[in-house]
Amino acid sequence: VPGDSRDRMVRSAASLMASRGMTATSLSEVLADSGSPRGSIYHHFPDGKRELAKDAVRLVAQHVLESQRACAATSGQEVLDHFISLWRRVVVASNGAAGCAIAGAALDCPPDDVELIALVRISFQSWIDLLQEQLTETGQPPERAEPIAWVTVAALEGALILCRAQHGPGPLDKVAAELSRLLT
Amino acid sequence: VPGDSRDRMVRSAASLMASRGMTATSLSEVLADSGSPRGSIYHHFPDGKRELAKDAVRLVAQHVLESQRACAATSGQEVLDHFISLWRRVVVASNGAAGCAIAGAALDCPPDDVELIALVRISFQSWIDLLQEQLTETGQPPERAEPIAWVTVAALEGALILCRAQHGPGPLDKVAAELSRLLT
Amino acid sequence: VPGDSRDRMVRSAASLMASRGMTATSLSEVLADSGSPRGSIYHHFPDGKRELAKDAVRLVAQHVLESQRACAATSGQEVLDHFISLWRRVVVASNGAAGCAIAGAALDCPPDDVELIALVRISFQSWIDLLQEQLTETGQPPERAEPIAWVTVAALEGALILCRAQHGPGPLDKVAAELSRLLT
Amino acid sequence: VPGDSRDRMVRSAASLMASRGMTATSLSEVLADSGSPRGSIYHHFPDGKRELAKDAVRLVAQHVLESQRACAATSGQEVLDHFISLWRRVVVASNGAAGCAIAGAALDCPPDDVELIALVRISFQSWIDLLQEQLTETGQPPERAEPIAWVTVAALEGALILCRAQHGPGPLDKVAAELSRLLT
DNA sequence: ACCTTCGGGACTCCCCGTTTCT
DNA sequence: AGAAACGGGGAGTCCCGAAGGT
Repeated sequence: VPGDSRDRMVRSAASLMASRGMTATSLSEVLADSGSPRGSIYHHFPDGKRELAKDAVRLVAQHVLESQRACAATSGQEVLDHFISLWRRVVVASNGAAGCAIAGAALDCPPDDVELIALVRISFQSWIDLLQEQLTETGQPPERAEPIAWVTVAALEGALILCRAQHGPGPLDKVAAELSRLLT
Repeated sequence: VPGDSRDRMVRSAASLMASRGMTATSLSEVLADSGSPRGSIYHHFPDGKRELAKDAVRLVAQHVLESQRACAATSGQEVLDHFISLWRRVVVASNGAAGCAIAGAALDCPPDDVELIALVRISFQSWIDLLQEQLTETGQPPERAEPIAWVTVAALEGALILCRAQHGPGPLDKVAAELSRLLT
Repeated sequence: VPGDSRDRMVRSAASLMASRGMTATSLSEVLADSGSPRGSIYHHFPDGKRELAKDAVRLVAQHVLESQRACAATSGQEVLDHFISLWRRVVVASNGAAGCAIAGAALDCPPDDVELIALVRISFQSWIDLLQEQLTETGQPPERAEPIAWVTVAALEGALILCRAQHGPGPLDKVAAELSRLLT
Repeated sequence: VPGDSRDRMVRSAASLMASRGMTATSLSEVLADSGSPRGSIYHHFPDGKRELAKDAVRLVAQHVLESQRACAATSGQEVLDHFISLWRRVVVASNGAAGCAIAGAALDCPPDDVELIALVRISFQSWIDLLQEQLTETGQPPERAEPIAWVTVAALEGALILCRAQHGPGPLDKVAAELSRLLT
């Protein structure tokens, strides 16, 4: 299938970046993991690792957005539950090792790579916007929906880091329980 | 002063790790930043980069702990405020570029480095324990203090990541406001 | 026009080889300079870069040969003048940057590429033969024509190198003046 | 012996550049030829290949200069003979394969590397200056010494190229014979 | 005995010349 | 004819032992 090889590389990159961060993810690992030949990277990603990383960020952002958008929640609680459980599965499946590739990109992106950091920003923002919208639609007061969405994303990302240290989803569950208290 | 050069290296490492993550922080940068000669690293840190990174984590953990311990808060609000403002200064001073070196270590620490990840765990735990204690002392119900402490640390770490993307302390402020609502 | 694209590639290759040598001239540059699509290389030059380089050498050798043959010189002086001025134009137009593509091929041709080095040899030889012939026809003693032809080509090629370093045609002019003294 | 390894690398680089040109000389070859480990290059030549190439040029320039300076010539003929025979040995020993490393550098030095091209210029100039001086001292008219020196260096460099194509010193000998005719 | 220059490989990313299949 | 894919090196540099200088 044409174009499949490129997708496999992006998926591998996203997966590895979620576990090791961006810098620690070498192209060799991506190549090995995706079973791609060495020269393909320059072919598919003329700008090299940067381009691959950006595509990985885009992939994750899009994936989460679609997953969350597909949830037919009828209450604020369900909105948050769906968002958290999406990540919980990742954490459980990897014993906490896997986190968020976007955080990985944000953390060790060189300060001068403005494009990447901008992409990280709009990715997070897109999640926040969606959560805010869904919270409003399910009955949260409009002025409450936005801050709740922000703290949800923040607490989630932080919890993923704590889960790495704990080798398990404990912190995520604790956070989820508290977030619920913010709902009206 | 003997030992001074070693300290400078640890401080440089902590600072750089907060901005770039652990893997992206090369020993050369640490050396350049701290003005140390190349060979000194093996002398002061026989175990190499690993040992340096661990010491940097310890330094940050200790520094935050002491700062927070020094706060004579009389309410849960003040406890949280003190903790957040401690980080807010870092964010503001660096336009969001600097975050938490421990998160940097957690994010791209190799999965097999159990010592480092353990150190990260107990560092976070020490903060949580202190916050829980301070929250209890300032009037929070005992069963509420622990989850609030957890979500505080999680939301803080997540907010630091969002602040990197936003080049400013906005996310941290939004998070702080919401955390207050969890207090009784 | 069929064959036009192929010619453009050979011309680009010759031009680039004159400025950078053979190894430093990448196919990508040739492609970019000639505006050819990437895949065309192997269609037009089944043997790849080697074949392209050889054609570039042939092109230059032929071009010089024809130019020099077209000169209706009536004295040895005019023969040499015509030959030198042919190169002088190239040097002046490029501020010394452009030299001789054949020298570029000779210099960094791999020792095992016997075909290329043979081509270089017969190319130089063809110039020497022509000069010798023209010198004889314009009155030089037969036994003098051959060595003068040799030293003329040698001094020219050397002067082109010196011109690169000087960013101008100065060395070429100095050499031209001395060569005249060899004539009877 | 300290510093010996660095010298060996420069010597290897000079030798390889004389045979293949600069671009075609890979650091790996230099490393293999000199028996040095890969990491040494960064240690001895912080600026990488450029610095190594420049040192190689300097080495050759210096070596020729000293050799020529050591000749106690009593006639212009002897001056030229000494200079030519210096190169003739190199050509014969390598069957024409080895030429002049400085020409190799000049030929495929990137147009933007001003330092290297400047070094090439002053290297050639230093030879020319010395030849001019020796020619004057051995009785050539002062106004003749300079142009003869120029054409000598040019013809030598060109002859080295022709020798590569001929796999032998023939062209060099032809050139040497003609150069003698320029002497008074 | 401190420490620091030097030497040693193992990667990193990049990009090149090539081939294959459409 | 041309787009996609393929490996192999290219330079760079990173982190680390070991032998020398003070």
